[in-house]
Amino acid sequence: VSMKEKIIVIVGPTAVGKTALSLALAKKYKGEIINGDAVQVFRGLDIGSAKVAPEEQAGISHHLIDVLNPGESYNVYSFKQEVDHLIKEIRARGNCPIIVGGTGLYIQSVLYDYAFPETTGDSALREKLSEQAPEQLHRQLALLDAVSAEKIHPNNVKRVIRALEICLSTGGKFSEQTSATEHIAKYDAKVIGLSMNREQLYERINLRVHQMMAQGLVAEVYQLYQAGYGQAQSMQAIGYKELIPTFEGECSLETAVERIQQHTRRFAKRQLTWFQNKMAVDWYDIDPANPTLRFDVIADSVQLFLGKAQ
RNA sequence: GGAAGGGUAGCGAAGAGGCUAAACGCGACGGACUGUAACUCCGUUCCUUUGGGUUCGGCGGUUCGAAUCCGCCCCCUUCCA
Repeated sequence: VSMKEKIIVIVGPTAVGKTALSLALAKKYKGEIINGDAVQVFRGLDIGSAKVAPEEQAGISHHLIDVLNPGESYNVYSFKQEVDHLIKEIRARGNCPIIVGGTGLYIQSVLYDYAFPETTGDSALREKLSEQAPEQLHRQLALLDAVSAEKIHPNNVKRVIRALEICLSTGGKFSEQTSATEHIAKYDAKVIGLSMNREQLYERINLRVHQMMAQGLVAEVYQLYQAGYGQAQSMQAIGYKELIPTFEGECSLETAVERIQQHTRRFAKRQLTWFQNKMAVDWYDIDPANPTLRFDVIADSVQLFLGKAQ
């Protein structure tokens, strides 16, 4: 008897076929799709982020795709805010929000209603901190917030700095500002996870990278590079950062392609780790030889899920 | 046929008598994750019933003790013929 809003979420490693499922479900259940992927928010990063092409969207509303220029930056906080807002709007329209994506933290922040510490990034402070040695930073954190220091490895400088930044600029403890809402679900979410035999998933990833190359990935990245976005946050994405050295004559195209494949495989594993260990997911195994085979089964369970509410 | 160098764990590569089941790198596997997260970071990686068992091209030898020294053999690379 929850008053929580119902949403559908599709997660899974890259290249399992989340997009195809999202379109099928959206068609069937008056869905609107919310992108849950940190890279697809950027304009111009199309091929490498495996974005749905406009002609594939089939008249279904897609949100949070192409909302930023490649030079802008993005973060979980904005994502969570925007998604909460979108869910409200979509429900008001009588449609069903479908979040689909592979960025674990982003989706987690929505599902579990993360409360973020007050501080936005203070780049001056960060810069000052990053001059210090990792152990020194960690010692400092231990003094200000022992719990966080315990949790964050000294070598994980990025996280240590963020924790320090929060302690220093709010006067509070990072660990105390985040624990409150961690396990409380904000929505009544049906979280569908797509999985696939690892070996076959990796084969698919390797193949897809080649397909991206055939579709003109190099030209896409080169254009962004030429436009001066080489150092941008968006260009840190897999498929982009590996190609830049080839423009500077530091790496062969062949090597770059292999790196993209390898980084994508590792990324897929990290995604799996997150979804398996941090979220309550209903898993559906996908047969690569017949990817849509289980869509009916999934659709039925979605029907059941949505039906309960009405 | 002659000369020189070399064969070490999935791969690359150290080690030149005991402190070595063997540094380090890569790969692979597992894990963590609250404002860059497609980021960043950690752990494991010969077998094992965790007692131990088998290793450093092969066989034999020297030695209390060998991946390390000696002999023969096999294979690879480069140079001369």
